[in-house]
Amino acid sequence: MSNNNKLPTIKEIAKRLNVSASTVSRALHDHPSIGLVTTMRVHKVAKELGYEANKMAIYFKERKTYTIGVIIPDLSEPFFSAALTGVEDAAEASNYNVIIGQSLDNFEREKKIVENMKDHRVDGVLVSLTKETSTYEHFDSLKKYNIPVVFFDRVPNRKDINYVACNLVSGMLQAITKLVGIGHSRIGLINGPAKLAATLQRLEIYFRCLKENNLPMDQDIIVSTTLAKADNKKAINKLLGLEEPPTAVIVFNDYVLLDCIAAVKAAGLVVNKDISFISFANLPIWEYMDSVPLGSIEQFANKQSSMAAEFLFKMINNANKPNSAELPLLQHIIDSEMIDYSLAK
Amino acid sequence: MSNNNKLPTIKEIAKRLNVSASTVSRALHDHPSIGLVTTMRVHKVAKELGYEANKMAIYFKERKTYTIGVIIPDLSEPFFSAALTGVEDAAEASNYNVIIGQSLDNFEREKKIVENMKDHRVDGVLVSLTKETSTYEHFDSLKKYNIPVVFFDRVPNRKDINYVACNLVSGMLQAITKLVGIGHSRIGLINGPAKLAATLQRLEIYFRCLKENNLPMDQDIIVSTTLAKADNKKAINKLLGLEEPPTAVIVFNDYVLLDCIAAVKAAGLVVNKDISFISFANLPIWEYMDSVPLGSIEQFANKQSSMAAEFLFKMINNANKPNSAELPLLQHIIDSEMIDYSLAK
DNA sequence: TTGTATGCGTTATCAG
DNA sequence: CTGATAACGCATACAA
Repeated sequence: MSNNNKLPTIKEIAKRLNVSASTVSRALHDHPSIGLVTTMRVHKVAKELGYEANKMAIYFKERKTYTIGVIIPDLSEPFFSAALTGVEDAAEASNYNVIIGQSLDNFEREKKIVENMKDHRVDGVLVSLTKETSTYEHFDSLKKYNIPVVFFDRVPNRKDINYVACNLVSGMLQAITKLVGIGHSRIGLINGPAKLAATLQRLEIYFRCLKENNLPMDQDIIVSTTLAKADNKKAINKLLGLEEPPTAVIVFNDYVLLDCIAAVKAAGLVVNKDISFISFANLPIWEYMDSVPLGSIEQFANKQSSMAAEFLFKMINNANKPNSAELPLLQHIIDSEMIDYSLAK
Repeated sequence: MSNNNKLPTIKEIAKRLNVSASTVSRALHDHPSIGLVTTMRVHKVAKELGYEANKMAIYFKERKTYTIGVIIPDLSEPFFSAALTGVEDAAEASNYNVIIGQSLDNFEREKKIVENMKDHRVDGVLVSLTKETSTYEHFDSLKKYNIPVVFFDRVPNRKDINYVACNLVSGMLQAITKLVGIGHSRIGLINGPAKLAATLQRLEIYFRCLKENNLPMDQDIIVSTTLAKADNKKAINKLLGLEEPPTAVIVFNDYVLLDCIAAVKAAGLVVNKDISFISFANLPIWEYMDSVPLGSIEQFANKQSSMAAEFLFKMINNANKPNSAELPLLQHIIDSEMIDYSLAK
């Protein structure tokens, strides 16, 4: 006698009252066409039986799941857990559920997750891409199932997509201008792996901001890392080992920077005295650290993801309308700012 | 012409081949009763049409969703994001999906999330409780829907539940013994809010370990905090302000400890010289910090949650068997260990 | 070897 | 006002 007591259904109620299932259904929805007495009797029995509509049946009929999927590289990165929270909030407001998939920066996993979400017929998908992702057929294939996709933060390098991303130009410009203002003229760059779209972006902005500040460009002080710990250290040490090292460095992101700081200390140097850093992301732990970067350029995890979620719901709702015109592409770029930690300390 | 092209169904295939839907269904499953030719023709057409079974229909029929829900307080805590990852891994292995709900340590939210997960007919629920949760009717109610529940880490103070938790005794004993070994005899405690089950647990273990090490107990060096930042500082400052402050302190968790360290520095004191700390959880950022605790007692987020997930799947599978005997309660307590950071530096 | 009928729980359409 | 029927997509017991 463990689990055989099935949940009450409309049919149950109908049987008890000797009315038809459709009557019960309508009564439960207080449909005006049903007589007051009948309606009340139905409600009464429903309550007695503890009846609750089986949403799965309704969803099945509606061909909807009221569930969206979120695909992100790695939840252990605060950026993405914040992003997920943003999505969850937006979803909750729209009465949607969120199913989650971590790609772990692995392209094959990403594909598998997409496949799985398609199987579960999610009503839409939010994605922040893998480092490895450079083809997008697996997302394109979702169109066949009328599953809309919105990308955020790590977005494909294509024009025909819906996305929300961050424009890091203003922040970077602000940062470099600040560095120049306090006397720096030799500003290096530790960039990411070439695969990542952000890497190219960083490089372009870097060049642009140097130019706007009339600084010379020197290939020697531009290095890159695969983002692996050892490689991060190698990158910073390469800069430190130069005949004329940079006095400030723009770093690909906060995680790389953590390793840089450790390497600087290991070399017997002092952060913000011998060398200063500005990076991207704004890790929540800086406030507890001794050697904080001079600044960090916000990527607004939460803002990006919740806006992406709103886009997605807009698309989902549009698709549900009977004579829906094709929605124009939803694209937004959030302006970033530099956060000045040096002032905070 | 946006979305009206419906997906191919079994009926479609049947129509094209002038056979019945059931034949198609069986052929697609390579049922032996279907003739080879028919089977092949079905497969061929299925491929042409790009047919894929609508899993939602199957799930509906099976009265299953192949989805489990995870309710955790806050994803921004590395502990819980690690826990979620553990669940996701376990779920993936069993071909399940994970829908997620953050209670934000708010009891009402927790109730709402449970309600929502029930509506979505998840096959099971994993929970780490809110700080505020002291009644469990909302979970008990899931029994009615045959939705099994397994708790982890923050578990109800009840015997009739399925859970996985951490036994912090051995770690704490190890920690205090170590402190005693390096000369500490006045070991304080910064405990959490009385609401949390863990608070009482910590206190008990603390007493027990002091006793085992023949240390006196002094109420003056036992303080507590609501876990709010300001309160954390107040707690440590109270200890520091004592006539005879403790030389070592066991702290409720790593987050509290971060604030303690900041306060110690602010007071012009030096961690591990003037005062030493041991706490609970093992935050991944310690390796980048200058003032690391002497040790931390592992709570094994990943291990707890993935084991809890396995329990859950066991229950789910058991419920699916036709003549399933009631499963005994699944309970496990993981032995914790002290992680020695001082050696790592 | 294949087809028919039925059911999962609900709602919409059409009749009465 | 209410009921019968069909449909969502699939699987299976039962017939043939």
